[in-house]
Parts: sequence; C-alpha cells; structure tokens
Amino acid sequence: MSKPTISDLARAAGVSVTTVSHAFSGRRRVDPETSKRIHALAEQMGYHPSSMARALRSGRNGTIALASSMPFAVAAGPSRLGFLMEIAASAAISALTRDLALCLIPPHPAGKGYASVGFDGVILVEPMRDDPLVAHFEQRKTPIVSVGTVPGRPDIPAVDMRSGETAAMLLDHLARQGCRHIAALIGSAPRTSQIEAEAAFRTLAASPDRLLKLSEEEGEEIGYRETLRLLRDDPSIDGIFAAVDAFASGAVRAAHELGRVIPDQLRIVTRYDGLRAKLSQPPLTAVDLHLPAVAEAAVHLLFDRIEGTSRTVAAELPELVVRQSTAVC
Amino acid sequence: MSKPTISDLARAAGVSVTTVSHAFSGRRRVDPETSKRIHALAEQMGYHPSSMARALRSGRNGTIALASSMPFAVAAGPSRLGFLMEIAASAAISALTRDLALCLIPPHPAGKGYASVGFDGVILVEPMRDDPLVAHFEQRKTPIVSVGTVPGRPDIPAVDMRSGETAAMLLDHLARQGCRHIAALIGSAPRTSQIEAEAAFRTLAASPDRLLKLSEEEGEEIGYRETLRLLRDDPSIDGIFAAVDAFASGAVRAAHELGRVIPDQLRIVTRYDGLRAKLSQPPLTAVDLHLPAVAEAAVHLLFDRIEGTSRTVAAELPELVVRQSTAVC
DNA sequence: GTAGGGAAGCAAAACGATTTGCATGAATGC
DNA sequence: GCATTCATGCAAATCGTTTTGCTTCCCTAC
Repeated sequence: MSKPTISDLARAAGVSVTTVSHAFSGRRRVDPETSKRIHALAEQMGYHPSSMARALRSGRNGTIALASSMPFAVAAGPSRLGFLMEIAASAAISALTRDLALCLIPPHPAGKGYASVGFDGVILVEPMRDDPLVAHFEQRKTPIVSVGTVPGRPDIPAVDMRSGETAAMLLDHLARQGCRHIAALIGSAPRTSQIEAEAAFRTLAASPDRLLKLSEEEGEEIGYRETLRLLRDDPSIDGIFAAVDAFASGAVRAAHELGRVIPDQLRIVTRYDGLRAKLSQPPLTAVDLHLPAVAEAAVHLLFDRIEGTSRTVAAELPELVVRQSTAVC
Repeated sequence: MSKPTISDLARAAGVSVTTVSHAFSGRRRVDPETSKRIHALAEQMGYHPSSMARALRSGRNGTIALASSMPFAVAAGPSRLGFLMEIAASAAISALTRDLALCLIPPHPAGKGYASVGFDGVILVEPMRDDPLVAHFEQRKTPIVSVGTVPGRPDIPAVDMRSGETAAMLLDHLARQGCRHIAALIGSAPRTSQIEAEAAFRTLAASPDRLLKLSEEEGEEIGYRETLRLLRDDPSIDGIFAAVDAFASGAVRAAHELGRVIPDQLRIVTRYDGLRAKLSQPPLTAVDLHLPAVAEAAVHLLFDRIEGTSRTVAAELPELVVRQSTAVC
C-alpha cells in the first residue's frame, strides 16, 4: 500500500516501464491512446515519479541553497531580517519557476559541515573576502553564485550590487541637501558593499577621521553608542551615512537623545530600504536595491551555471528613496 | 576527473565498496587500520558520499519544506515579513542540527504543482481551514506538521500557538489600562490564530459591532482605512486590538491623522511582536510568541513524525510585552 | 584434533527512475 | 516482391549507495 513505483504502474497498464517513462518525459513518442491510459492510471493510483531516483540518474536533485556568512541568528534577527530574508523569499519564487527548491542554510550551527544534502548550486549573500563558505562549496565542486561580488574573486559569477554607485548616490544627496560635515558608519566585515561604501566615502567626503567601521553583529546598539560619541566629539557633524540600516536606527536614537532635530540639524541616510528605514521616525532616506530583481538575477545566473555557462551580471541601478530624514524640498 | 564514487575509493584503497561503506557509516566493524587508510584516501581524493544515491536507498532526501498558504510576495513583503521569515530562519537552524535542510516553498508560483523535489516532510505555517496545501501534501503522503493548528483537523500534529490565551492576555491588558470600548481588527482568513482571537474577543469584549474582519493581504492600508472609519463612526472607542501587526501599523497612522493621542485617548495592542511593533511610534504593546522555540518545536515534531511517532505539542505561553502604546504605569 | 566463535571482508541484490540499442509489425516506395 | 522507413514498445544497463548473506581465517576451549 506504499507509494506506487514506475513498475507498479507499468504492470497495471500492461506496458513496460520504458513506455511509462517516455509517456511522462515525452523524450520519445508513445501512442496517444497508451499515453492517456497511463496518465489516467497514474492519477488514479496516486503515482508520482520518485525525485530521488530521478536525482540519482540525472545527477541533479533540484535544490539550491541560499547561504549567508553572517549567522542566521543575527542575519534573521531584527537587525538584518529584511535584507537576507527579502532575498530569500524572492529567490524561492524565482527558483520554483525553474523547478528548483530553495534551501536556507545557516552557517555551521552544529559546528560541523552540512554533508547530508548535496545542492545543485548555492547562492552566497554578500560573502566576505576569504569567506569559508566559498572554500567549502568549491571543495565540493558546487556551483557558486554570489549576491554582491566576492572580494578578490572576480572569477566567481555574481550579481554586482553596484554598491559604489549606491554610496555615491547617498553621499551626493546629502551634499546637495547642504551637509558639509558627513560621518560614515560602515560595517567592518570585508564585504564588497562595505568596501565600496568606504572607498566612495573616502573619495567623495574626504574626512577619514569621521569614518567609523563597526561590527555588523552589534547592530543598532553599536550604531547608537558610536553616534552618541561622534556627535559629542564633533558637534559640527550635520550628516550621517549609515551603510547598514541597523546602524542608522541607532543613529536616529542617539540624535533624539541629544536633542538633535532630524533633518534640520542632522541628516541621516542609509543603504537598504527595509522596514527599519520605512518605519523610522522620521522615515529614512534610503536606496531601493531592487532586491526581488537581484534575487531573480542570482537564481537565473546560478541556473545557467548549473547548465554550463558562466558570467557576471549587473543589478539594475539602485534608486534613491528620499524621505523626511533628509528633508524633502 | 569528475567526482570520485565509492567504488573509485574502494579500488584505490584495495578493498570492496562494502568495506568503504561500513568504514563511513560504522554499521559494522572494520579494522581500524583499514578504516584510517580509507578515510585518509577519501580526504585526499575529495570523496563525499552522494546524497542522491543515499536518498534513493534510504527513502529520505534530507529536506523538509516550510510553506505558508499566504503568497510569499505578501507574506514576505513588508507586511508579514517578520512572522514567516522569523520562523523560517529559526527552523532552518533547528533543521540543520538534525541534518535536515529547510526549503522555502512559495505556493504555486507558476500555477502548477511543485513536483520536482519530494520532501521528507513539511511545516505549514498558520494554515487555513481546508487549506489546499494540506490536501496537496496529504495526497503525496508527505508528513505534515503545522504551526498553529489546522482548523477542523485535530489529527494533524501541530504546535499550538495558544492564540486564544494570547488574545485574552491582550484584551485583559487593555481592560486593566482602563479601556471600556474596544474594537478588534482581525484577519478574515480562517486560520486558528484569527478564529481564536475572534472567539476571545466575543467572549471578553462583547461588542460584536466593533469587530472588523479584514483581508490580511491588504495589510497596513486596510488597517488604516478601517480604523479611520471606525474612529469617526464611534469616537468613544478607546482601545484597539489588532490581531495582525500590519493592521496595527495602519491603526496608528489613522490615530495620528485624527489627532488621537496614543495612549492617552486610544490604546493599541497587537499580537506579533515584530519589527513593526518595536519601531512604531509609539512602540506597540505586543506579545512575545517565542517564535524560535515554536520553530524548534515544529521541526522536532516533524522529525519525530518522519521517524514514526506523532502528537501535538503546546508552545510556551506567549508573554505580554507592554510598551508605550498602552501606557506603562 | 575438532568444534565453536569472532573478526574482517566480499559479492550481489536492492532502491526507482532514465536511456540506449534492438525487435516487431505495418506502411511505403519502386 | 523486396527493401526501406516509421511507429511503437521492450529488455537491460546505469546512476552510487546500503545492506544481507556468505566466506575466509584465526584463535580458543575442551
């Protein structure tokens, strides 16, 4: 009474398993009459081809993984919940349209490797330079695609997040709004987004002493602490560029606490336009990174790569979303 | 040069495949010397047992699915991003500690079924009465566990979210804070959480005309519109119980617009203590649903079910988180 | 000296599909 | 009438493991 197999079905239909297989795959002609009979019988018996047997034969199991080098507990906590999970949700949809299932894989929760499932490919979200995940999957010969290039590894296909341009856009906006003394809160992990944000800041703002590199894992709290210190040390600061949205939340809190009015006395912008930016009081000017499109591009790239080809693709240029934190004219 | 198989390894080590298999699984004794040699060679050759072959043999592929009957585009949009994805992230971690990979599966994105991958089990998040997902997986004989019981299906193992108690807790809090005229914004989909919230409201508040059932898919917008209407129609309302956090966000916006001061003139509470509740101005009193524990329980239950046993488990009792929206004494 | 038992390892049969090469019969061409 | 082609279907090999019996071989006990 357990799940019927292809031979059960073949026997019931009075044909060979070959014929049944062809009736389903369409790889060879089978008489329409026969085919119809097979399908009807399959429906009735509740036959579904075993994905595992198919996987063994074809070498593909139809799953791709989404991994972030940032611990899920952090990435999925209030802090980064938006970014990673927004990509995850979109990628899951994109994957399914290509008959792939998207698996979420936290980094080494048990300290060990995850050997149990072999994925057809993996999407790495904002990997760091020398990210152990890259080494891990390369060793297993699993095709990799990253969201945000892998620093130092131009050979790995990626969706270029255009973080340099994004940062420039935000800094330019602050300048146009009249900011003369801009401070930057940038994540200390060596991810392309943060590296390029730093480079852009150094080029455009040129006040290296107002550049703070903070641990992303400490999120809002460290953003708050450091902004407090920053504003006390140098009251002339009139703009803050936060490359991580949690830092921006912290900055807003600090500003309120010091009685600095946003945006009149202090303008704040952040990169990712997530719930934090939208719900902040006042709402934060941020950048629409077109994450659903990015996720789709990543899945597309990975799919191509699994099939053989390989290249890097650029995301649509992120768009500035001006909000009250920098004063609309 | 392609991936080495167990027979390649066996040949290289000068033993049979059986011995290699045993050396890895430990199901039977192999000489420690031999075993060491095999493992060393495996390491050197980069051998990893094929998960697909193992899956075919064992009947398990090591993946479980997480599905929500609410379209991912909605569930993962700003509106419900928190709830579903918070569970997803925690479940992914719990799953991996049991050597399972968690797949995110959006409902019918291409309109078709998802036949490509067969899961060892599935976790349904807040399913509705007669949810098509239940039928789908039951037909495929895939073990099901749900987060929040399935209305009308006490036979399906579930993590009981204790939504009745949760609602009672919130209503009781409002009453204690002095609210006399409470309105409820409840999702119209027949999910246990909403059904029980409605029942609790009818029992405790007893003003059926102030009970509004709204489409969850319209989120904040409909919460806003309806609250506006509600407060205009009946200015005596001094408390709002929103069973969906997006409704609460809308209610806050409406209150601001009408110049109703929160919490002095109007108190607002919501169920899920996500980013919305925390970042709201003022922050919303909500309930800590202990989602990571819920996710862990669901995975645990599913794991047991895959192995054979079956039962329903109750979540830890949710805890009230009092915030400014209802005035702390 | 022989029976008994444990250690170590091997060959072969699953698991459930896909795919290749071959067989059959009927239709067609000349 | 014979060769060719096409349509249909089948048997068997294959994918890479796990698992079940069987051999050996060696050691100990009586």
